[in-house]
This record gives sequence, structure tokens and C-alpha cells, in this order.
Amino acid sequence: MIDLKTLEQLVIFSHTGTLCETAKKLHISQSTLTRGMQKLESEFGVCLFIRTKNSLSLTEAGTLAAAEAEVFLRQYAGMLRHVQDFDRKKRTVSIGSCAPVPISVLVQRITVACPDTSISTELKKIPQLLYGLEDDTYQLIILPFPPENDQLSFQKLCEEQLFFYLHKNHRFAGRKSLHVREMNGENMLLLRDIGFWHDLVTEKMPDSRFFIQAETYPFQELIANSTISVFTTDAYPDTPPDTASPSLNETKPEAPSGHENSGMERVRVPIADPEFHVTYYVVYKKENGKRFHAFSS
Amino acid sequence: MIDLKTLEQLVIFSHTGTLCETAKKLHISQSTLTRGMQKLESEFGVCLFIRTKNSLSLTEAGTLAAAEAEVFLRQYAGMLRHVQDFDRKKRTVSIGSCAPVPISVLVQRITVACPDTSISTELKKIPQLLYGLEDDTYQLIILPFPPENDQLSFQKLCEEQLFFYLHKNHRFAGRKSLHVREMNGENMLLLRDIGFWHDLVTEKMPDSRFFIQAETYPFQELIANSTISVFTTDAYPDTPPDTASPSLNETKPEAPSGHENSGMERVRVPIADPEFHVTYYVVYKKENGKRFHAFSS
DNA sequence: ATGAATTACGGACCCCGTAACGATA
DNA sequence: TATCGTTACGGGGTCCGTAATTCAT
Repeated sequence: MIDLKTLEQLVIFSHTGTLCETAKKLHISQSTLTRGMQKLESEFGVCLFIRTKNSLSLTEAGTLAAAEAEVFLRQYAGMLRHVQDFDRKKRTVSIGSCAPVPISVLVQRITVACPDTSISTELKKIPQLLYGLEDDTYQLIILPFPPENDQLSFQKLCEEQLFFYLHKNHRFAGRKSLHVREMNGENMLLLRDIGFWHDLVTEKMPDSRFFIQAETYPFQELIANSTISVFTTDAYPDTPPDTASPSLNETKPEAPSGHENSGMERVRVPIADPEFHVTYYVVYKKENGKRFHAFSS
Repeated sequence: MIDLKTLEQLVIFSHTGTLCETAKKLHISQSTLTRGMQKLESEFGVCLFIRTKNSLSLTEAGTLAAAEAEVFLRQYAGMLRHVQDFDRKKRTVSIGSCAPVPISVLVQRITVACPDTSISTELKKIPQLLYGLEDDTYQLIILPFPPENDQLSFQKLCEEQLFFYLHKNHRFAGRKSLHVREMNGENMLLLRDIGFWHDLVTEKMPDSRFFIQAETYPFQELIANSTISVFTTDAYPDTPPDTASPSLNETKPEAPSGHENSGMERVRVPIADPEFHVTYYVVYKKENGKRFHAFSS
């Protein structure tokens, strides 16, 4: 059995032409190369070199052997890469979601079920999610409704209720619930990356203007220091964090961690319309069912 | 760098399923396999096995690795074979000839010029020789005339003069030379494998009957013990071997070594027609000139 | 209790680098 | 004389087999 490193030496030699230069390039001694090439010849059973007293060069067979060795070493690297890529692909899961909140829930579940899994997530509109699932851009997608396609499996993930988060002096602050049409026309502050909620609220409140805020921190500051109305969700605790699930803060410490800093200057008023209470579903191809049903249970 | 034998062990293991059986099949200890598979895992950087306390099996990545290793080992064998085949092809030369005599001459020349060359020879008709040279069935062919195709190189090899070999009581035994037409109609004994001579004599002596003899020994016996006319050539000595080129007997001891055993019961009469004095040419593709011109000088 | 995998230990072998040598330009 | 390739020698590392251990059927 030929040692792969000896083949590599042959390849380098075929490029340099002398053992000395090869030795320098490979940081080994010349004698190692001499012996290696001798061994190579004996293992091929073919005369690969023409030797004069102080020079060494390749025969035609040797040139062929060097060329073959070069592609062989590439095949070796390919084999390694294939296996490694396969392993990495097996251990990573790409998730596409229609909203940020259920991402946290799913990531947490996957993390406890398969701690060595690496996860990548994206927020996309629902049609893109379905396309992405189809072409394996995503292995899992999160939809606010169960899919109709019977090639897909799905599991209920969690629910989310949207609230108006109103200043205590707001005219609706005392209400037990509100319909969106009642707030239509009122300007509101809105976080940018909220997925399908964005489309929903702009559709249901066509006369309102929405001030889009990309960053979480200034968004929180505006809530604390203004009376402008915003949305919030039951996923964000209204009360201090000790009464809420602490794990959410662990897995996504940079996420909006609730509005408790407002010092109770605001109240949450549930939105009565049924579209604002959604149930999220994890959706995946049936062929991957064996791999993913553990994540969703 | 992964050792090829370790990959082989992986392949065998993927077929047997246990280290024990693999060890038996490879005539090595189980501990060697344990260590080998551990090393393999570390070199792939991928978890290839699922281990319980007393069993070992492949993960999906491991199964893939075993499959890839199998094709990789085949590529290794292919590389070896390619180089060896190339070398063997470089060192063997196929010769096609129109007649047996010049084969001896050429083989002898090649043997002294390149002692490690292996040679295969065939007698074929001239059109087949040209086809065979074209499609590389032959690297060298021997023709009784120089080729016209200017894609071909050629070198004069040797000459051959054909004789009638007549019993001393034959009516032409005293002649200094003969034309073939003078012998036309007379029955003759003929060796089978004499190449283009066969076609030539049957064409020039259309009224003769030729008794074909395949074997050399009975042919010699018939010459010694009958008065039937035969052909001979200046390549076969008419006199005892010490006056003739001894090398012919060295290189082709099984060939007809002359008719000297006849005890001078016969005489050689040269055939006067120019077609019966031929000059042989070694012919080869110009692209192989560098390789073959040494043989023909 | 048998068989499987892993680990510890000891020895053989291999492989490498240094150095000396031969030869060439 | 400087450079290149080969060979001799010594040390270190690696690899293997034996044997002991643990666990499961």
C-alpha cells in the first residue's frame, strides 16, 4: 500500500524537478524523498525515474504516475469533503418562519432534543417559505396555519395572541378587548422584522400610518418615553421576567425581552379579531418525518 | 493522511458488521481495528460509528464514508494498473511481418538494442499489416517494399534471395540460375508459414501443385528422403553452420536451420526473376519515430 | 458463559533527520 | 567548489499483538 504522502511528494517533485527543491517545499529532508521515491517505484513495480549520478528525472511512466497521483489526491480530498459535508448537512437545520416568536420556541426545542445541531433561521413571507421547503432551502418552516399539501407533515408548535400596548392615558386603555377597526387611522409604532404580522396589520388598519423601527433598543426607548400606541404579544411578558418563561431570555437574549421596563405606564389590550390569535405549525416534508418529528413533539 | 489499509478495514467492516469478523478476514487483531476506526474518525473529523458497550455500527456518515472508501480504493487500483499497463505497453512491441525470415533479423536487433523489451510477432498478409499498423495493432511491420504513405517512416532491414533446392539428379541441378516459369508445372513441397512467398509462388507457377507441410521436422525429413523440389533461401545456410551466421541459430533454434543434413544430395539454384530477390523494410508510424529508429539502424 | 469492544502494555518495525559520500557542472 | 542524489546510522514514534477489562446476550 502506497502512502498518500509519498504520492504527494511525487506530485511536488514532478512540478519542481529536483529533490532538493521538493524537500524545501515540503519541509522534509532530501533523504526522505530519495527513499520515498525508491519505495514508490517498488510499489508500482515500474521504473518511474531515470537516474544519473547526481540528477533524477521522471520517465514517461513516472510522468503518468505523477499525473494520476495528482487526480488521485484530489479524489481523496473529495472523499473527505463529501463525508464532512454530509455530516454537517445532517447536523444543521435551516428554518424559515413567518414570524419571530415561534422561532424562539422551535430553536429551544431543537436545542434540548439535539444539542449538537446547528440551526439557521430566516424570516420570509409565506409563499417563499413554501417554495423554500420545496427546494430544500429549508428543512422546517413555521406557518400560522396548517398546510393543505398532503406531501407535508406538520405539528402544532405554539400560539400567539397580539395585543395593543396602549399608554395608560389612551382612550381605550380601560377596554378589555379591542377590534382592529376601532384603532384604524391611529398612527402606530412598528418593529420592522415581525414577519407576516406586518402585512396583516397594514391590511386591517389601512388608514393608519406605521412608523417602522428596525432596532429593538430605540423601539423600547420610544415606548418608554412616548404615548404612541404599539403592538405586543403574549410571548413577551407584561409583568417582570420571573413570572415568565426564563428560557426565552436564555436562548434569545438579544430579542425584545418584554416591555416591563415601561414601569407600568402602559396596558395590554387583547385584539378581539380572530386573525390576531394565531396557531403556529412546524411544517416539513413527509420524507423527512423520521428526522424531524422528534423536534416538534 | 489516512492510511489506505485503514480505509480497506472500514470497507470490510461495512460488509461484515463486526470487528471480530473483520479481524478474522484480514488476519489482524481486533484491537488494531478498534484503533484504526478511531483514527479514521479523527481524520475524517466526523462521527462515523455509533458505539454501545459491546457493539459497533456505522452511522449514516460512516456508511457513506465506507462507500466512498470503496470507490476510492478502486481508483487506487486503477491508478496502479494504468501506470503498469502503460509501462508494459511501452516495453512491448508488436511486429507484423510478411515473411518469417526478416522477423528473426528484427527480433535480434531489438533484443540487443533493448534487452528488456518483450516482443510479439505475427505473420500476416500485406494489407492486414498496413491496417494493423494504422490501428496500432502493430508498432512495426515488415514489408517487401518501401511504403508509399508519407505518414510512415521506414528503414531497410535485410534482403532475401529465394532458391530452388533441387535434388542433384534433377534436370536443372546443374544450372547457375532458373526462371520460375521453367519450373512451372512441377509439383513442389512447400512449408505452410512462409508469408507472402506463398502467394508469390502460386501466382508465378500456376500449373504446379504444392504440397503444403505445416511442421518443420517432417518437412526436413521429406527433403532428405525424397527427390521432390522445394524452395530455400539465402537466409538458411547451404553449408555447415560454421560458415554461416551462427546468431540465426541462436535466436531461432526451432526454425528450419538449413538443409545441410541432406548430405549434399541437393543443390541451390538461384531464381533469376527479380521478384524473388526482395528487400525488406521495417515500417512504422512517423509519430513513433523517436522510439523505433534505434531498432532499425 | 460466551462473545463483543475497548484499553493497557511491551516490543518490533518503520520512518525520519543528520551526516558522510560520490559525482557532476 | 557548490549542488544534487544516495547511503549509513541512530533515535523517536507508530503500529501491532497479547492480555486484561467491561458489558451484553
